[in-house]
Amino acid sequence: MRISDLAAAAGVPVGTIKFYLRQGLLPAGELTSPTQAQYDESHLGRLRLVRALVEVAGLSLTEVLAVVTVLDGPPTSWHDVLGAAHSALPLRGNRSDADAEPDDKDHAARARELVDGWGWQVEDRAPALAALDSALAGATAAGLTVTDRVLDVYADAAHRVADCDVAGVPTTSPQEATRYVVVGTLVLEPVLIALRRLAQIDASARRFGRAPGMTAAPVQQDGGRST
Amino acid sequence: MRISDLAAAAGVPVGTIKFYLRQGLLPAGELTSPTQAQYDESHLGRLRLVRALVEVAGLSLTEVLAVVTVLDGPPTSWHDVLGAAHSALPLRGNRSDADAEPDDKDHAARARELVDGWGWQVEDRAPALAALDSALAGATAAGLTVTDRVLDVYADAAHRVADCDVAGVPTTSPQEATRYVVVGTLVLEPVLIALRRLAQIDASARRFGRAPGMTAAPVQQDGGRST
DNA sequence: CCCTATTGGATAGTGTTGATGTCCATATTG
DNA sequence: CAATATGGACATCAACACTATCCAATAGGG
Repeated sequence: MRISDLAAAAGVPVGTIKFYLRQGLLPAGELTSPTQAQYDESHLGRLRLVRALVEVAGLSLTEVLAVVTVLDGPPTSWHDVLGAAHSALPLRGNRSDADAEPDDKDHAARARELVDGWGWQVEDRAPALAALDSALAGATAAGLTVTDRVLDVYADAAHRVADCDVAGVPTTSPQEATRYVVVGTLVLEPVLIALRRLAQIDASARRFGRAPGMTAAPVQQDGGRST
Repeated sequence: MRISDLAAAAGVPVGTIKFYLRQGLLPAGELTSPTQAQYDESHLGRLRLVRALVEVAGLSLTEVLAVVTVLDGPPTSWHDVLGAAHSALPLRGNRSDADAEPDDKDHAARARELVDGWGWQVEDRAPALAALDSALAGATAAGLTVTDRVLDVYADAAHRVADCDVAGVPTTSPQEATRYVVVGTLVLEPVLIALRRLAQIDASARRFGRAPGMTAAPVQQDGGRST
């Protein structure tokens, strides 16, 4: 399989593949001559994975690189498949500096308290804890009041999903398990988000007696600039 | 309140505020003289909302503009608050052209079938339906098999969340309801995602007997380029 | 009342990201 | 043997989200 075949099979321009090779997102093909390389199914799979992470999960190429680095990395022991997997997972809205404002105090502990309240076993260093904190802080800043009751519902739903996720982890090898967790966690996020929106429509229809019509014309999204 | 006060209050540079004003993300202040304008709490709230949508929900400024345009738009009638709200909501991984490959056939109908299978009342034109389709297609492309049983679990969880969302919609006015739905839908997405990750850690700990250690060093995310 | 700092407004420039375009010598292949 | 494709290097591009600079006018403290 030459580069053009690979490009055709994945529906990606050749130039983009060259670019990915340069960035280390795609392993080099096997050189059969100074100007000829062979690619196989593994390259195609990797390419499709990269595209899915970018297009579906919305990762930046830097984040994709981190993900594939872990997937290609040394075999992980069984006991920290999830730790290794989660170390590769980027999280949206995760400000490392977090503004450092003094009134962050009451938020800083909220995630920890909530998680403890649900009896979840989570380490302090888990990046998702910080992400939850900043997401809650952001929600408050946006003018939304998020009650503990609402969060209880969200947590319950999240745990049902997570149980399902964990139950589906393959037991064949740690590498395969890591790959499953990484890919499954990332690409099923948009699925969950889309389902929530659809369920909102249904819930609204049930509550207000009809499906909402898209009466309003979709908003123009042209950026509003003159250039 | 002058522009510098607004900037200080929101923790945003003055230049950025001027930029947002130009982009129409922030309404102009009341001019008290050719070179003086007054801003009030509503401007501060709007500014915080814009920042939260960008930083927490990860929207582009174009998407934020669409959102605030709907929020500022003409009052919506009660019966399609959700339609109006959802028309403003961007959705990740929503390719409008969708590659148009011939083997999309089996995916094209999957979302519809699933939703019908759950008995949800959802219009064909709902953007989230297309988003679900492309998310599922992307998951398949990434090499993940998503069974209907898994989706049933996700759908159940999503519906619990959505019921909670819809139950919390304020009944004071359609505008307020729209704002609640838009903001709540967007800024609680990262919360739900973070909770899923935390719940995965807990579920994994319960299944494998311990919390996963972050034994592996965090992956370098430097882009891997020379320059 | 005067002088400096700030303001609104306009325009131009910057850094990052994610590709594309072009060029070249070599290699394959019909 | 000649048209085409390839790998590799380098330059260029477009979108995005700011950031900087400039300006005349004005606010407002001494």
